[in-house]
Amino acid sequence: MTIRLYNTLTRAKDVFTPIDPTNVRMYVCGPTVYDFAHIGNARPAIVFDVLFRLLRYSYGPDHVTYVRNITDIDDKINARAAERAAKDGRNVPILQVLREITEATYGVYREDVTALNCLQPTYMPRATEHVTQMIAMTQNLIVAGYAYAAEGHVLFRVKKKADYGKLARRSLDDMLAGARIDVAPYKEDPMDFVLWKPSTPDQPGWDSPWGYGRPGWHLECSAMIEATMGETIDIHGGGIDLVFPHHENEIAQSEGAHHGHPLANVWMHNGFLNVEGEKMSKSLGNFVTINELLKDWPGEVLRFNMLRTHYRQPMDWTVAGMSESWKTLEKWYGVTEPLANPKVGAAFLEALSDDLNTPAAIAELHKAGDDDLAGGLGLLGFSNVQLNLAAKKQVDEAAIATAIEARKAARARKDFKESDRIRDDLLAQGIVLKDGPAGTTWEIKR
RNA sequence: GGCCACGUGGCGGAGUGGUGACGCAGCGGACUGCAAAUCCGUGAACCCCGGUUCAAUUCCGGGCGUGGCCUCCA
Repeated sequence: MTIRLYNTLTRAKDVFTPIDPTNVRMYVCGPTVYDFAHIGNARPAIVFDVLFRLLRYSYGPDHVTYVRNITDIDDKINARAAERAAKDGRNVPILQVLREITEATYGVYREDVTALNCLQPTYMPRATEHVTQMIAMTQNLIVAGYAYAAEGHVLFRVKKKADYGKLARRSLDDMLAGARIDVAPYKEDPMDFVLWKPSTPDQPGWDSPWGYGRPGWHLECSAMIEATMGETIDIHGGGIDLVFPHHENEIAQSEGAHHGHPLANVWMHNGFLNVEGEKMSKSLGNFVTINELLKDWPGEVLRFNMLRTHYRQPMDWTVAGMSESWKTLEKWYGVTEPLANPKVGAAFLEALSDDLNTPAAIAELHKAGDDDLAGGLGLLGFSNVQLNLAAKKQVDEAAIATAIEARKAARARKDFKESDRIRDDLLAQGIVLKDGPAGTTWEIKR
């Protein structure tokens, strides 16, 4: 099956041809671990997990390397670390405080994505563990003339990179025209960006040839890709907001350090997500964390809801949509359980291979027979586990079974008043009865 | 201000130069003691104005609207 992927670099859907089919390499920008992940963060996690699964299906599970990094060097994290250090009054190194914070936040993130049925990436490198590589790359860039040191900073010399702006399709002139930034005096050019910057003694930092400091944000991805997968990889993914400057700068750094060899052949970007028609923001009070959501909704419902919209399309997250998703999954799980002879249907696979067209793939599942349905759900990362299994554990199953038996007896003697009373009684407890040809089953009311 | 997306039936959401996906809701029917669940059937759309074309929702231009980036951001 030919896989076609939309490439931000070419602005076209291109046929995907891996550099090495026995080792397909993909990197996705992961979370900055300063706070709980929100619903928007779930989108790339889920979308690229589906791509990971498709690639594993196509090239073999052992022939795909998926790297999703952990950004644990960041000014917001630094601020929290400083806050906590001051509050605790403990005399511990600031890097240790930072690690405690990011470890806790990342732990929650891992639980979140596991609940969303995302496979674990092959590697999950942390920025703090690759500072040596970042320093080495910076030195290479200086030697090659792509970077210069000034006042404790190291800056990337944007003018030296003739094709700078090729991903975002912007010229330096365009960017300068719209620039609203204060230009630091030590910059040769206003668009030059930071590779290394100084830290004060109380801030997280590392010793370097340019003094005690820390790397700029973009550098970590370049260094960690090099460390885990080499100079050129097949696919680099992330949110569309990362196109500029983050990914543009990654390209500049990596190509500068690697004699112009491309960083990634295909650049993929997922669209943004709104909540109930509004931009998600803390001030609007509609900031939804994954963790919070998982208290009310099974992770698979969240996952399915996300895949009902094509990944490049802007999407609106709504409670109504979640309910619809739950309903569909419940129906499907009813027919695919037990999962008998799953197989992946041709039409389904074709839709999925067409730039991850999950809405079209899901439409095929609506038309498919049970085996194709089960196989398609499996490939999309649905486990065919009863959705309200967890909820069921919290109710008295024996009592419900007894009530169902009593109702059955009442119905047998045509005492419908009594049988309806039992049904209403259970409903009041949140239990919905379903009479089928094979008898009565029940589920938790939504 | 510069760059870039998007605008499809009541709702969600694919796609296509001509035969109008798919799901939810609605409506009709089957099933049921009655419901629910399930099954069968069914109506309904392509932001506005021009242009190209035998033919445009689909291509081109303009407008309006929404959103993103240009500064931390999935």
